[in-house]
Amino acid sequence: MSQKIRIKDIAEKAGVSVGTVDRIIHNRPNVSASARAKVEKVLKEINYQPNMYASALAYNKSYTFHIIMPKHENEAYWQEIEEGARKACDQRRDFHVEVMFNHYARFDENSFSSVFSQVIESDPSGVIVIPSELDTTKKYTDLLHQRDIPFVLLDSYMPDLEPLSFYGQDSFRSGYFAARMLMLIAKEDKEIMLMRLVKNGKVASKQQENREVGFRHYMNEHFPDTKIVNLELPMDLNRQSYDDMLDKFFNDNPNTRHCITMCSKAHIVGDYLLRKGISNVQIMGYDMVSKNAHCLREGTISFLIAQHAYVQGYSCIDTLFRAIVLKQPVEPVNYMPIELLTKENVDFYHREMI
Amino acid sequence: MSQKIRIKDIAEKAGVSVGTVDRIIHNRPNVSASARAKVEKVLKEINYQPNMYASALAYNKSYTFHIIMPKHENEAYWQEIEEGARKACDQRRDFHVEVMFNHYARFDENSFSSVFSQVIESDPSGVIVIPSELDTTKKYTDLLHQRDIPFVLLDSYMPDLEPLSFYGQDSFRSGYFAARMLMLIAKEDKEIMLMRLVKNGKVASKQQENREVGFRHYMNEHFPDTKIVNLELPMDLNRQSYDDMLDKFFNDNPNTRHCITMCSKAHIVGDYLLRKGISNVQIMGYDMVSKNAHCLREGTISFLIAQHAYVQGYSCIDTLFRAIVLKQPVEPVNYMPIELLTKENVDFYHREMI
DNA sequence: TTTGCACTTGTGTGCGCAAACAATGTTAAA
DNA sequence: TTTAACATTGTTTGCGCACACAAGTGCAAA
Repeated sequence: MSQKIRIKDIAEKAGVSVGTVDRIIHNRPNVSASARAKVEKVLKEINYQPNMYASALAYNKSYTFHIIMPKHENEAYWQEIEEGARKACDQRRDFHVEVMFNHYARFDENSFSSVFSQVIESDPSGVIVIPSELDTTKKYTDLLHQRDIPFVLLDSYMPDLEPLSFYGQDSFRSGYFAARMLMLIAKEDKEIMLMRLVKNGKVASKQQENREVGFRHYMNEHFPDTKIVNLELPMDLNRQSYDDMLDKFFNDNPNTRHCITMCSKAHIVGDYLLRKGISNVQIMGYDMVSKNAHCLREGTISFLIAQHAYVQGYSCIDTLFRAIVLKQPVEPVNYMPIELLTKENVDFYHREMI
Repeated sequence: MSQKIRIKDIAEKAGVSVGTVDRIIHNRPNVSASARAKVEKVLKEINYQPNMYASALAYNKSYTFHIIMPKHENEAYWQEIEEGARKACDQRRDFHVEVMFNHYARFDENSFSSVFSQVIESDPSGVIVIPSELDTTKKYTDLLHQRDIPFVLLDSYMPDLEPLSFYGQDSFRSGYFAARMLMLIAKEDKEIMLMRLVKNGKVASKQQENREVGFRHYMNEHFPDTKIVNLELPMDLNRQSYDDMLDKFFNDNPNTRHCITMCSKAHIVGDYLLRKGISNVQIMGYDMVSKNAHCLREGTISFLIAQHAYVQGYSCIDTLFRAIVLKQPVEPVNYMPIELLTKENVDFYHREMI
């Protein structure tokens, strides 16, 4: 392969000093045309790949990446994103990269704005944004463009913002796929229960809304006669309240055999079914969190779709790193795999992948 | 976090020179008890993490990893393993690691032995082995143990060899999972066709045999009355011969609606079905190769199970690297995810993962 | 007391690179 | 012709580490 070629080797081949080679490689001024020609000839012949570790050592620069994301407590999805990001930073420790987390209140544009302003104020090397509303977000990402600060979008894709890169799942397609899988086991059913976890009557994220659109799209295409019965559960109730609401639902809808939810809380229903010993009803949901895995193994959750939140967090940092520190080109759009988990394969799911 | 602490900092804190600190960190001799105590006290207080890039630079050592694997031509599985391994090496280029591929003839113990001997002869830094028969393989891995050369097992797990690490899919469970998924769409069927690709009457790999065991296990458990009809196709025939054999099969078994194969050549059947315009028969198989993906999208392949060969090749090298170069502890057993691909989610499958 | 030896400790060099610095040569103004 | 200003080039330093080497210490034998 390409044996370790050093700047010194290039300098010797071209008959100039290492300083001149360095100037040309880094597009620095004060190089004569003749010297440039000699060096560029050599560079064309050989495939020079700088030793990035020596380079990082000599640069002796620090990089700070900021993540702007919603406030959360104990929500696996956001936690995993943070863990993945932290892990990526840790692996690049010797390049002096660090990550700072900045949390805004969901559905609060003011909070989003003030957090984003502060981040820009601190002059970050790069930013990762879980966007709020398009307009508000664009106001600040435009500022980032002005200051030549690269940013990566996470979770929701908004091409108008022209991010360096995007990571997330295609929610529509993921909902569509969920419907396909659910109907493999529910094709005889006349009705499906769709469980929504709501706060002030609203579903918690755009992602979940889009999954539902994909889900309904598949259902209209392939099972137009299957009735979709909604069950809305308010967030953060205690178990007894959920039990009462579920008792009422299954009392009112005794023919329901299959349920689905676009959120990560399928285990609310799964756990209810387990405790009540109801074995002819199952629910399908999202996210490989331990409570869901338990119900999956016990049989009250039929399928889960994994989101790979950890990998998303990791990849966002890694992308900023490759683009900013290593100055490598990066992939602009990255949809995560849509992965089906069942009792039979869940033991082999790794959140880290590599 | 842990700010960049250097050996120099430790030396100052302990009131000794960097040489002494270096000796203690690397367990070198000639250190007085008093000096050791002073330095170890400081080391206990702070969390020293050496800069591995500076370290690699100073070591200025080279590492050669060898992969011992079966000869192959155009077989996606093996090619992807090689590509993954090459990629991992490429990413570690500046640590001076390189990988060499060594191919033996399948089912030829002599070939395996001579290739393995040559590899040991060359005094490698680490070895990756796709094993042959247990006894033959053990003879050589024991030699590796004797010489303190770490090795990683790939593809088949043989705990007796006591490898540094193992990567591969749990074939039994993967066949079991395949059966579960297949029977979601074939539960009404009275018979399932099982296609085997054979050479001299034998299936090409242990992996495929084990998948079949898992498959049959599930079938016995859940669908004992479903008949499994074998179809054996010899390897490397031309399309016309396959067509003739398939014509005959479907003529003799007109009720076959679903097929499965444990090999990566489901597309032989899928392509046949496409060309003949047979739309009420589908096959399930292994490996996301382009021909399979085509049939999956066109509808003659119902499901595929991905093997992540690329990731396996990548991970093996990465494990050797982390263990040997970075001297980090590594995970001893690594089963790959068992991932289901359908028309609806195949677009989001990435062979690289990260 | 001196010499030799083993043990212990400190200093210097190089890994490949970036960037400051010093030393040229080149041109134009005085 | 001299000088200053500038453009171009080469040399040196330091990043953090591993390791070769030099220097120092103590101790026992001569």
